[in-house]
Amino acid sequence: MTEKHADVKQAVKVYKALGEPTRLKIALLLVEERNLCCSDIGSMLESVAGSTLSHHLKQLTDSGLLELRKDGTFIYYSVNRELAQKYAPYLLQ
Amino acid sequence: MTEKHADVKQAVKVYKALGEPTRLKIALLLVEERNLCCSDIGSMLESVAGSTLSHHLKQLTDSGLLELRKDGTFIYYSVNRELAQKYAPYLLQ
DNA sequence: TTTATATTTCTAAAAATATAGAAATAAAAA
DNA sequence: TTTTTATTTCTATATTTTTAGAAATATAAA
Repeated sequence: MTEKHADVKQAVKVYKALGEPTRLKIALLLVEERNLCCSDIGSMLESVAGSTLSHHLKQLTDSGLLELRKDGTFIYYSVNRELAQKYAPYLLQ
Repeated sequence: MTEKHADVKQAVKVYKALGEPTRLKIALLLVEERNLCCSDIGSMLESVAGSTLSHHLKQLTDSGLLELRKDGTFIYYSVNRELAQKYAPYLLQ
């Protein structure tokens, strides 16, 4: 563990966020299609309650991996590509 | 999610394995110093029971991220660099 | 202003994970 | 052969995470 890894805490957050099937799928969806809103994402997954989806999106956002843009009642999510490139460029392939 | 990501299940396993502080530290240690055995790793972390360490190493190994080589009673671990490169090249930096 | 839509927060339950002591296994050293 | 060392497996507990219904919030549309 070197000074190159001063950001181990963020790395743990990012990997924890990606280490769950629904959240990894969400991240992959958002790499393919930028600016999906919560309900768009919900309709692209099978049977996830809105409140559950909200928690997953929060965890991904808190890790820094997702960014959001509010527009009215809608919240559009997209992947922070710089962060993805740093920790999990696999997402971007 | 495209055919480029046919290996989503393995990705989840790898990211889940890395999404916990002790295991991420172990992975980083093993990138720096190849071929450490279980007890070497234990002495480089603060207060982890042998049985706990064993579980962490198993999870990392089951994900494919670590490889092992047995030598007598010792088991030497090292990072599968090809897999690390694919999913989390951050480890190798 | 009422209604509809999008999302979050609250609450609680179920499931999964992390942790470690004790016992078991297995190989080496005495 | 006995003892020591390295590691795993068993078992149990504590903690965290996942899940979702219900209520709350916030904005837009009627």
